[in-house]
Amino acid sequence: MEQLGPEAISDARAQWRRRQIVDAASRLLERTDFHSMSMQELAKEAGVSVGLIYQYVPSKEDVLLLLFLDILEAYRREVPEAMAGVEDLVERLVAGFRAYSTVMAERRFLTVLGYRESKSLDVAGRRRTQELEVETIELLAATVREGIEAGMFIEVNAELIAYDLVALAQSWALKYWFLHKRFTFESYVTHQLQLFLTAIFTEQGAREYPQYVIGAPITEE
Amino acid sequence: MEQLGPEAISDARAQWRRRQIVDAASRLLERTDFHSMSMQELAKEAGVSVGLIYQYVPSKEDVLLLLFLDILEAYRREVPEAMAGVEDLVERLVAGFRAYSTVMAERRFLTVLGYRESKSLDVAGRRRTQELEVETIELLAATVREGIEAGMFIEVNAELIAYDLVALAQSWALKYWFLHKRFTFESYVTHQLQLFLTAIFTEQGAREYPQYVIGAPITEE
DNA sequence: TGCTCCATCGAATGACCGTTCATTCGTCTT
DNA sequence: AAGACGAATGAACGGTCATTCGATGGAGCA
Repeated sequence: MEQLGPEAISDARAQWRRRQIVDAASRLLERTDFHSMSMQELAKEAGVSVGLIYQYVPSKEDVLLLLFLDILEAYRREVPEAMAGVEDLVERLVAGFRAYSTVMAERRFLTVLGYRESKSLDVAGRRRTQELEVETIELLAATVREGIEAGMFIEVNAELIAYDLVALAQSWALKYWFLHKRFTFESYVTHQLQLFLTAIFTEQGAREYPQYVIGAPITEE
Repeated sequence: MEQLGPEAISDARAQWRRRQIVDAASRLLERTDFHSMSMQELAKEAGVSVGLIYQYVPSKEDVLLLLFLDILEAYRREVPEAMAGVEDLVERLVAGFRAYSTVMAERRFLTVLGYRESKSLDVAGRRRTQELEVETIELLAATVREGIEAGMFIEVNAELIAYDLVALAQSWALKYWFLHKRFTFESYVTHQLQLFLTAIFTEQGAREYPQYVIGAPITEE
């Protein structure tokens, strides 16, 4: 067994404790909002004492910050990874949108939280969120531009298309109460893809990717 | 001069007072969030006493509810009005989307507020605001359905189109920081219209409304 | 003028909550 | 076994704030 120094042990404990706290907060914030969540309540949910939380997190606001950093990391990791391997540019756009939507849906509550509580973030934190979001939009936009050059897509504002896709992915979380009664997550994603691709396909594009044109069957897993 | 009964006078006063309160709240909530806004502060902004507020609004939460209902009422009033006179169904859909977008843009901060503070509403309040939103979506969806029957639009999920239009209109407010650097409000609205109509036009539709097909010039007022 | 009514006022109340810190607990060392 | 020390506890503090309610004032009426 590897022997670890005492500071490594205490680092590991700190990390574990912070995860305990953040997980409890994330559970609580599905039910209530940040202001209504008391530290007493949070301590109870995490199964620790109030004092312990302050041992590892300097303030209530920092609990929120930890949560935000958690989500941002997931997008930064998983979306580029999903697009990386795909040669075909249309399929790469599709993969990017699906990955983004999936990461978002897995953290539906946290996505809503981002909108709800962003006022509580400081300027640096908000700037960072926005930069990361633009990064992802540009990733999709670049692929749309490639598609235009390859003659698959018509001359269109690539940034607007990419923006719309990201906005509508997030809206699955924001308007879940409306959408989940009418669509499964899978069918929502596929419908949106068909809608946007139908709008921007050239004749060649539509001919080569008939499965992404409105009217093509939508199969559920 | 018309003579009014005492209950009409007191009704009119109540309405005026509530408007005073709601307007003050709307001003304050551009700067702070709902929880940080104290009733003391609200009273001061409205130029009345704390006690008076409770004379006309049962609780702090109801101030928020009044605000939400105010916006949703504006949609309910102005969108059908804008659509009412228009015979041509494509132009009617365009008018509806433009009206919705305009009402939203005029109350950009309140739209964001709706997302930020919806958790501060109780279940009944949230249900009510959701019903009003669905109403507006259905109005647009009905026109899309007409368009399908008239052979102008392809067989498409009308509710999804209507939903997307509303969601993207609202996203002008939510992601103003991103959009306003790239589009004017007018060009944003027109781009979205062209995008969606291009996606759903039949050949006949595209032939009859070339100004709404992607690539048509977008003129600013 | 004197009386009544009621809109308005705002100090007082009581509850809640973020944060602190004196105390206890558990483990390791000697 | 005894001491030492970091980890964990939770009662208490100080401040804020939604809500209440008795006081105030002025308009209408007799």
